[in-house]
Amino acid sequence: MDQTLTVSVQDYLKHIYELTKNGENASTNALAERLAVRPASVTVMVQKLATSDPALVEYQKHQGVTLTEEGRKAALEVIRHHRLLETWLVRSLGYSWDEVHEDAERLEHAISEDFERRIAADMGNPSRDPHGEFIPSADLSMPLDDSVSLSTLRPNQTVKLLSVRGAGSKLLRHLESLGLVPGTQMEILEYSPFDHNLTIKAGRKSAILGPEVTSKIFVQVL
Amino acid sequence: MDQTLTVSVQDYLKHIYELTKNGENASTNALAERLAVRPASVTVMVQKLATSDPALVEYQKHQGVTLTEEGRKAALEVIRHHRLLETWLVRSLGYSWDEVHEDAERLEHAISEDFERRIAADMGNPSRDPHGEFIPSADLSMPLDDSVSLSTLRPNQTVKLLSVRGAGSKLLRHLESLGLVPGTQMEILEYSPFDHNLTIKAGRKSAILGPEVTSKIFVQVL
DNA sequence: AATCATAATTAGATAGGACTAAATTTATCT
DNA sequence: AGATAAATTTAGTCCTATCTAATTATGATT
Repeated sequence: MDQTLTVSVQDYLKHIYELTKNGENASTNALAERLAVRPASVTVMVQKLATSDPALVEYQKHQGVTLTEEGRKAALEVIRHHRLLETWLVRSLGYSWDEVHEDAERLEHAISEDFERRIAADMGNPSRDPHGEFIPSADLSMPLDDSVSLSTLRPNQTVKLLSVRGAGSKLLRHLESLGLVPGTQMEILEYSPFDHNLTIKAGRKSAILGPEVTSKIFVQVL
Repeated sequence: MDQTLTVSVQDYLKHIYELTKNGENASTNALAERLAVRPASVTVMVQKLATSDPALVEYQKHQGVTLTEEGRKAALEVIRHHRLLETWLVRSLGYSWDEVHEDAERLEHAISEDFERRIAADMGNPSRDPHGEFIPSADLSMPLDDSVSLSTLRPNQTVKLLSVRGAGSKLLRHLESLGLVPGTQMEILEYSPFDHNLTIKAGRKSAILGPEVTSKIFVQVL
């Protein structure tokens, strides 16, 4: 709740949140890569976050970090800002889903709680962002996510695309051109065990997607 | 044009611009006060700005600073951001003119050129912000300002309010309650040479305004 | 258990931007 | 002109967040 968190700290917390969603600890190296920073810098920062008052992370040497409750709240606040902003850039300023990330990345640290409330209210408190990810609610609770990665599924299933996670602009544009956006229903037609390609059909378009792609698409099995 | 200018540098340039509009040099103390920073810090920063490549200010010890052409461009870019944001917070998010300053102050450093273009286009490239100040154009030219301070005028003149400059939230709300917003026409009825109060009438409301107030109101004589 | 690669940590340096305290200029006033 | 006040600058310190280089753990392998 401390609005005195620096931009760097906010970024660390956000990425620790993402890396620990699955229940694992966030490793120094993984964090360093996401933050585009050297591992040594991560170690130092993480030590600070662990010994600050209140502590924002729990840290055991060589064991990586997890968020404390305080840290989790702060992380969700940043993520809420980010996803509300992405949604709002698309809805109000005509950005496409592949254009929003960088701008949201900088704005998330600059908006006030008032601004947050206003855009959220203006959009009717949306629950998902343009990529289909859940937006933490105003009280910082996060719905549980029961989507599964398309890469884990096999033929003869009908699924609904819920979200696309970790895709760059180019891939996002490509997916959009195939009609693969959140909400789209699709069928899995074929699976190739050699290269893990999946053939899918959405509407009248079909496509063969490699594991680099299917691992980033999250769906609900119908 | 260097998008590598830090937030601090952008703030320095913005305030130097404001302080040197009239042709004078910006003094160390005046800058320190505006930036809420100690004079010693200003001296050091100003030395850096003067010796950077390209130089952003011209600086002579004990003589204050002025902007170089590079510095002026950078300052106008920041001011354009600020004023576009204020305008857009009012028009699109329902802020009132007394609520926009702080949010715009932080956002001005966080928006992309793309974002700038989009909100500007969305609003039809406005030329004035909610306080009536000119918004520098996309090519960073600034219209010349021929408004005069209300405090310099005397009775029996009809004027149009163009802008309110340097007023805090409380004063802005007060002025709005008197109908004294940009565009309003008013008559000067009386002048008190002792306390420099002016009695003015706008529509059916009239008010007696002290020099603290009239000095912040800029008008065009009709 | 000894070895080796990988991951992580420590130590020390750097850069930006602020501060305080002390020294110096400039301006002002008899 | 001399004295003092005000403004400015210098010198040195601190804090945040990064880096490189060197060191130490951990874990996998033989």
